[in-house]
Formats: sequence, structure tokens, C-alpha cells
Amino acid sequence: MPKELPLVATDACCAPLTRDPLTADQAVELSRLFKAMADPVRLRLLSLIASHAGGEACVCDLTDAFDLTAPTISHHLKVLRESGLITGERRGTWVYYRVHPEVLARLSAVLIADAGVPA
Amino acid sequence: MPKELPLVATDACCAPLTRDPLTADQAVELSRLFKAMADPVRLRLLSLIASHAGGEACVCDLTDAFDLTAPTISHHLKVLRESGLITGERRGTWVYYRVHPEVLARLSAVLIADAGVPA
DNA sequence: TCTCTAATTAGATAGCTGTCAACATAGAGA
DNA sequence: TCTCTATGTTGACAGCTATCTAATTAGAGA
Repeated sequence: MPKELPLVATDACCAPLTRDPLTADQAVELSRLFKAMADPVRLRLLSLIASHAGGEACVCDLTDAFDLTAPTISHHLKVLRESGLITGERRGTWVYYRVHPEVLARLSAVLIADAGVPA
Repeated sequence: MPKELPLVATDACCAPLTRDPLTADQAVELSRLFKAMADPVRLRLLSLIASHAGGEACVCDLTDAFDLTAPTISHHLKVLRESGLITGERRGTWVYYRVHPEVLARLSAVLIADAGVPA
């Protein structure tokens, strides 16, 4: 099992995009995550995994949903893995993937409209 | 002023990614928005515009923040415009951009963790 | 009208990316 | 060990994209 990179940086964390201008580094960091989601196949994979019973899905569950070869699915899963959005774990013959909800939550927080700073 | 496309589709709206698998169409629709944000320059442009005083920024305000030529900035603004994330308006010599907060809010809602369906 | 500046468009190019076929690896079980 | 199946990796290729220079359009003002 290839290892995923620990890209869940804490630096560019949760301040809304709309409050203060992003630094160049924060923008690079965030763009890596958005790049990982900037493909319809990867979005569907993410959604299939996240919404699957038990919060995880075997690759075999995923492949059938697409008109793509197994290597292509594998490639997309690798992109999602390396971005830190999902993790894969081998159990016997099959590999199971699950999402990292914190990463999705962080992105959601970044996009949310700023309510303004109280006081 | 080139017109922006009305890509703010209402179809793939606000159900969290994590609740039900996205349809292929929804995924294509969403991926267009994520693609527009999958670049550090565009993320910073978005952030600069959104956080600028008055909620809008002149192109002249934006160009200085980057080591890029004006045509390159213009290209990125066009991508953001065509994705529906921002709009531009010419007033006299200058062109002012502002973000569409609903689109950001929609993306934020899609990424948020599903709290589950009550009842 | 002429000229200056702001912004965009056009065309070119290097680098990235999604896809496939072919091959490799990892367990399970005979 | 041998074989079968599930995944992943490699290498290749077409299409997309970020960037630049050069040319163009739009408005302001002399």
C-alpha cells in the first residue's frame, strides 16, 4: 500500500477566504486540495466513499460506477490519497477507503461567508 | 466587457457530498467550480476581491499583488468569471470585480459533513 | 482627433493531466 | 508452490492550461 502524504497542513486553516487575503503559501496549500477535487470522477469517488455504508468503500464497490479501467480509478484514488482527502487500508484481498472528514470540514469553513469579527 | 456564463446551476445544489453519491452530471457541474479554484493565483484573486473594502476590487488593485503580467491576471479573472464565481463591471477607466457569495456558500454547503436526516 | 492608460484578446509554447494497455504485486486458497 | 483475483505502477499519448509577448479595444482628457 503506497503511503499517503500528510498534507493536512494546519497553517492555512480555517479563516474564511473572504475575510483576509490569502498568503501565497496558504493559496498554494489550499489549491492542492481543490485540484484534487477538480475532476468529476474524483468528486464522485469521494462522494461514493463518504456516503457508503460504514463510511468506507472497497475499490471493487467503486469501479462499477464508472466506464473507466481499473488503473484509471486507481490513479484517481491515488490523487485523493496524496491530497490527504482519503486513506486506504488493505484488509485481506480488498482495499478499503474512507474520507478524512476534517479536511472536508476545513475546506467548507474556508469557503463559508465571513460573519464578521465580533467587537 | 465579455459576458460571464450563468453557470450557477441550481441542479447539483446543496446536499452534502457525504450524504448521497453525486450523479455524473452533478459531479461535472461541481468540478467546474473546483477547477476554477484549483489554482493559487485564482484563490488569491478571489480572496483579495472578497476581502477588499466595499466588497469589490479594481483590476489595478489586484495586479500589484502578483509577479505576473497583466494578461495573465486577466486570464485568471476570466476563468473565475466564466465559472460564475465573480462578476466584473466597467466604471469609467477601471473594471471592478466582486464575488458571488451564494456560489461560495453553495460549495461550502456541499462540503460540510452531513448531520444526518432528522426523523 | 490624438494620445495616454487600463484591460482584454490572440497566438505560441512548455508543462501538466486523464486515460489506456501492459506489467507488477499482494493475499487467498488449492 | 501454483494459480486466481484485486489493486497498484509504468510508460505513452492526446488534450488541457498557465504563462508570455504582441496586438487590440475602451474610456479620459488635451
